[in-house]
Amino acid sequence: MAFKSLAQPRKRLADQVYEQIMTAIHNGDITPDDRIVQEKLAEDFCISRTPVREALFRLEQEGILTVARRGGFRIRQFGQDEIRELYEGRCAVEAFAARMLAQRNDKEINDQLRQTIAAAENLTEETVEAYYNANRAIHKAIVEASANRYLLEFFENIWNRSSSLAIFSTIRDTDLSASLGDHMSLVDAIESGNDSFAAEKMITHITDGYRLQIKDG
Amino acid sequence: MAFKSLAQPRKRLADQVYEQIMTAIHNGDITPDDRIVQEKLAEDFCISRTPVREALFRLEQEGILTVARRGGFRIRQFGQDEIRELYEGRCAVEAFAARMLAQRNDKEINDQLRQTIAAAENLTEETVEAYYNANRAIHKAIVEASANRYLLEFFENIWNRSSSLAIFSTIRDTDLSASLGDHMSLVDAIESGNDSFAAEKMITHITDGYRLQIKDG
DNA sequence: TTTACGTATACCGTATACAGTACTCGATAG
DNA sequence: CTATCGAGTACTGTATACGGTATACGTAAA
Repeated sequence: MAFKSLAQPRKRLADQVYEQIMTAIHNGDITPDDRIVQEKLAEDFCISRTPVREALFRLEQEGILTVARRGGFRIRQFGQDEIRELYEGRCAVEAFAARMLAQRNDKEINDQLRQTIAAAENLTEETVEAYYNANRAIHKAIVEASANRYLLEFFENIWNRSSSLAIFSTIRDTDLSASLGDHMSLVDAIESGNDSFAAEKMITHITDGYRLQIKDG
Repeated sequence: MAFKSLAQPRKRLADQVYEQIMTAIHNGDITPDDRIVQEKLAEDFCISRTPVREALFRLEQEGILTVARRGGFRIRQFGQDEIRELYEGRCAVEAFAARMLAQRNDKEINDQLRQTIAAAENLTEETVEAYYNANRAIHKAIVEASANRYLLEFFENIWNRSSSLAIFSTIRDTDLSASLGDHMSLVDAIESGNDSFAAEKMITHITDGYRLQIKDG
C-alpha cells in the first residue's frame, strides 16, 4: 500500500497571499503608485484581514513593501544610493560564493555550471525580461553551488527587492550579448582554483553590470 | 512654544513582544528546551494572541525560532554544518566591508575604528559574555563603517541567530587575548589600501575564530 | 479667497470567537 | 504485555468585532 502523502506543510492563506502579491509585483500588476490596503486586498481575495496582514508585514520586513502615508503599503522605491548598495550586497555574497567554489574547484560542479549557463543564455526571445531571468538564474546557480544556505538567503533577499523595478535588468539590448557572454569566464576564473582571482572576477562582473545600469538611468 | 512631539512611530505591541523575547533568549531566560506557545505567551504578557503571533512569525522568519512539533516554537538549534555556514556568511559580509573600507582608505574612519576597538577591548570583566559583546561591537563597527545598509542587515541577521548559543563566543579564556589582539591588525590591513589584502585578512581572522570554536565543541 | 475648525471616514491594531487539526492518553481487545 | 482505537485536549488558523487615530472634507469666519 503506497499512498501519496497529502499532508501539506503549513498551507496557510498568508503564504498564498504573499506569493500572489509577489508575482503581481513581478508582472507589473501592482505599480509603485498603487496603495495596498489590508481591507481592500482582503475583500479582493475574499478572505479576512488577518492573513493579508501577515503577508503584508512579511513583505515589508523583506524590504519589498514600505508603509505609505495615509495607511497601507506601497512598493518600495530605490534611490541611486540604494541601488549602488544593492550591487555592493550582491558583490559581497556572490564574490564569496565564487571564492568558495574556486577553493573547492570541483570539476563536476564547474561542468554543471557551464551547462546551466549555456542553457540559460540560449534565449528564446530577446526581451529585457528574458535577459533578467537568464541572468538571475545563472547567478543563482553559482550561489546555490556554494551550498551555503545563508548566502542563498541573502541572494534571494537582494534580488527579490529588485523585482518591482527589475533593477538588475535595465540594460539596453546592445549590451545584452556582452554581459551574457561574460558568464563563462566566471567559471574559468573558478576553475583556475585561485580563490581571490575568482572573487575579484565576480566583483568586476557585477560592477560592470552596475555601470551599464547607471549609464542607462 | 516648544513641546516635545509625542507621536511615537508604530508603537505596536508586537514589536515589544519581539524585543522581550529577543532579550529573554539572550539572557537565557528561554532555553532551547522551552516550547513557546502563542496562548501561553499571550497570557504571560496579558495581551491577546494576535500581536504575539506576529512577533513569533517574525522571529521565525529571521531564523531565530523554528516550529516545534506539537505546535509552538522553540529556539532554533544549529548543527555543525550550519555553524560553519554562519561563519562563511560572516566572511562574505565582513570581508566585503573590509574591502570597501580599504578602497576608500579614509584616515578619519580608520582612526575612529581604532578608537572603537581600543574601547571595546578594554574589558571590565573577563567573562565569555563580555568577550562576545566586545567582539560583536568591533565587527559591527567595521560593517557600519562600510555604510551599506544591506551588509549591516545581513550582519545583524547572522549574529542575531547566534544569540541563543552565543555561538561566536564559545572560546576558552586562554584564547581571548589572542583573538582580541588581532582586531587592530584588521585596521592595519584596511589602511594598506590593498582591498584584496584587507578582505583576505578579514577572512582569515574570522576563520581563526571558527577554528577555535570547533576545537572547543 | 483663504484659514480654522468640526465631523465624517478610512484604516489600523488588538481582542475575541469559532472551527479544524494533531497530539495525548486511557480503555479495550488480542 | 502490546497494539488499536476513540475521546479529550492543546494549539493553531481564520473570521469578526471594537475602539482609536489620522486623514479628508465641508462649512463658517476673516
